[in-house]
Amino acid sequence: MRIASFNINGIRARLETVTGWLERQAPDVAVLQEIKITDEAFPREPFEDLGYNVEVHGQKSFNGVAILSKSPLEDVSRGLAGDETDEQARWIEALVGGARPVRICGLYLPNGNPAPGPKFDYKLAWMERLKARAERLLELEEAAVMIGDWNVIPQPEDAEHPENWVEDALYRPESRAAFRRILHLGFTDAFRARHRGKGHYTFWDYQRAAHERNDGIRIDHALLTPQAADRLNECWIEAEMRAGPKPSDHVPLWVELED
DNA sequence: ATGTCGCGACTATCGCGA
Repeated sequence: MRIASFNINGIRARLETVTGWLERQAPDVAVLQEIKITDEAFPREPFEDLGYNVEVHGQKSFNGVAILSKSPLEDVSRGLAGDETDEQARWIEALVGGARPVRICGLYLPNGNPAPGPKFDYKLAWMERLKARAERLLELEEAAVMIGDWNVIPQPEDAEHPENWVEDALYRPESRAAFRRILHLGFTDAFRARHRGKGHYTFWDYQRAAHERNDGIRIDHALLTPQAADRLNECWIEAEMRAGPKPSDHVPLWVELED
């Protein structure tokens, strides 16, 4: 099973980029973030025409996540537990069935800037709720993947210029510690299980010619339960997408699990 | 110091979020 995560930065602006990508690459599962549209307005047909089942958790203008799957999706749930007042659409979960099922958790973690401040507090609180959900996922003892835009730079080697990020919510010690607390519950960072060292990025800002200068960061991650990690074949970043037509500021992150 | 996008709003520039 090939699973791809892609922060598309708006489905309206990215529809052709995304459908063209799906036609070329044909992932079994595509997990999308920042769709920036309501469930009702999401253009389901172009994806259904490509053979995908579509599950959306959207909202107007901002955030929004979706799961596309060639196989039927079961047990779909929307929203991250732990705060009934939270109206931001950042979490969707579904089971991809079959002989060896995989639970897919698609997430768009809050950016948290400016830090300190209420947005940073929301980020850290959201990560506490995520940790609680992660603990439950481990108890299920299933193959499960928490994949998406984590908005966390885990280590200095995950930025071309880490010194430029020290005050940023994506790199502050509190964010990195919260990420580690989740990872160290017993998850595997799929990319780091297969690749070492500096120079592997999933995001380049539109501003300041960041891509031309390769001023990137690695903030899109796939965390695997032990049952999923046992099936990990490969994990890679499709960096070429950033130089293609009408790019998102993120590129796809791929995980291949043994069927 | 600034540089870019996407979206939505008192439709055409601006505020917000990233």
